[in-house]
Amino acid sequence: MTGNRDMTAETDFLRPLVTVDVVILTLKDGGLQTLLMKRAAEPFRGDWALVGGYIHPEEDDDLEAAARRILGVKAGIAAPYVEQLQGFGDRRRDPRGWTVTFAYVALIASEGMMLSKGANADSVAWWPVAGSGVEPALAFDHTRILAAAVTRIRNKVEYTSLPVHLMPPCFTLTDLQRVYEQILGRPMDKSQFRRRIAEAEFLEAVPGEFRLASNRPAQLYRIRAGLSTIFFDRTI
Amino acid sequence: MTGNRDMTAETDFLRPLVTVDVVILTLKDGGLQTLLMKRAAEPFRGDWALVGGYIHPEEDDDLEAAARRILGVKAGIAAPYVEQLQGFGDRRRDPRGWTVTFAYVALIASEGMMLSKGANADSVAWWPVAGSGVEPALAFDHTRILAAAVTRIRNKVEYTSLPVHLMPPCFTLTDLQRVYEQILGRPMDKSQFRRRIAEAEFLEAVPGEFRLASNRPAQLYRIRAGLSTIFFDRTI
DNA sequence: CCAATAGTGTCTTTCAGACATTATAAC
DNA sequence: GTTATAATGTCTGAAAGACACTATTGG
Repeated sequence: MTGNRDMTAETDFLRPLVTVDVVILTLKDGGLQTLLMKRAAEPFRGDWALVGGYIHPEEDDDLEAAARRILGVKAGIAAPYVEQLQGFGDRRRDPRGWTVTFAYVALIASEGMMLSKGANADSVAWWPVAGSGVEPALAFDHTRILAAAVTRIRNKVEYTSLPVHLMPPCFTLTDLQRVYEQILGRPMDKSQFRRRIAEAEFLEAVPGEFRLASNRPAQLYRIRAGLSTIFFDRTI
Repeated sequence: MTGNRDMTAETDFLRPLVTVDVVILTLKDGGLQTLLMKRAAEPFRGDWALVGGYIHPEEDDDLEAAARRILGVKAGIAAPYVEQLQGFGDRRRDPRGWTVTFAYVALIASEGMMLSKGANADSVAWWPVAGSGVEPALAFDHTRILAAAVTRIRNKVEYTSLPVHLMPPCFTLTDLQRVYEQILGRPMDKSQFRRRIAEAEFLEAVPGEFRLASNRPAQLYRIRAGLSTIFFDRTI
């Protein structure tokens, strides 16, 4: 943004191509899954890629708005939780030359997610995340971006309340513990887990709401209004 | 990066302007200071701004390379530690319209830093950071970027070895503790501090090197070769 | 009654925090 | 010897981890 030269003079032909790519994550079938699209155009036609697009200066107020619009238009998803991951830019990620992208991560609850109906329905699919990637090779440098996203989320789950964004509106404490365990890949102590959640005070019991089964009924909880992600003092 | 439309068709006039801005931080006179440049061109001519510039696709291999080149050319600094902070982009940060920037943070040791000699020497200055900003109003949204950088670094100091990048090549453990204390703004227990540093195993004693004074000599330490920033198990 | 899961209590070990003590230089 | 800071040791209270126990439903 600084510099002595005139802006337009230097940038008319050096301006790199700018995109926004979104790593969409959910918890399905006991593990993390990510939403990918099959590319219809060159380059990398036919390859799987992150959901992405261009900034629309007339419509988008800022980068996050662009990410949310792309999420809605291309994947039919309105994600409550979107966070910027990292910028990527070099001369090799796109065969056409120097490009940059702003990578975002979106977390959505596995229930109530709608894939875009219509034209490109068969070119959109959920892929299970194994390790920090998916089975198919991805277009551009999307393998690297996906890996960075999965690593970031796994790390953050250790010390934040981030998994609540993967939950339906109401859930039991045991449900939440299962989600933590699935992402972290290790069992957790029930008593300790509940102590932490209670201390953090980011959930509230839904009065009179219980999940019934052939055992003691479980209290349902929801996120306290107006709260964003909580950072625990230490680890969960 | 995805999308069905042809790339050039959509982007010829929508391509936003891309810059790289670097928040340069050091520890001077007992506190954080940041390097700012006085703008010579419109917009915001005469205002203080972060050190920044455009990507040079022919020279720069990737975004970080661009940040390092800008650091060298505009501020005469070769910073060993550079990390990407965050991308910023909206239609209001630049009066000329939608622009994006990749913000980086560079940490440098207070000793051995050289300001660029010559033409723009009087337009470059160190400013003390008070709270999470500096005294003058900055160009563009640089006040916000600087605040984000300071917050990020302060937080990371709590649980990483990041302050070693603010140290000269050799230093005593007491020196390092002073740096932590200055950034965090609170005193720390010597015994505990040394336990943490020893556990993390990212420093090594320089054999036979001591700082002499009218007291017991202090062992000098350096960063162990090949190590990047260490994350402590908990807090420092 | 039993089976199954929800939810809480208790004990032990570990470790952070506070503080004390010893070490080694200059003078 | 004194002074000043380096470096290490010790004690205590709080919290993490492991585990046991009680609660409440359906069948």
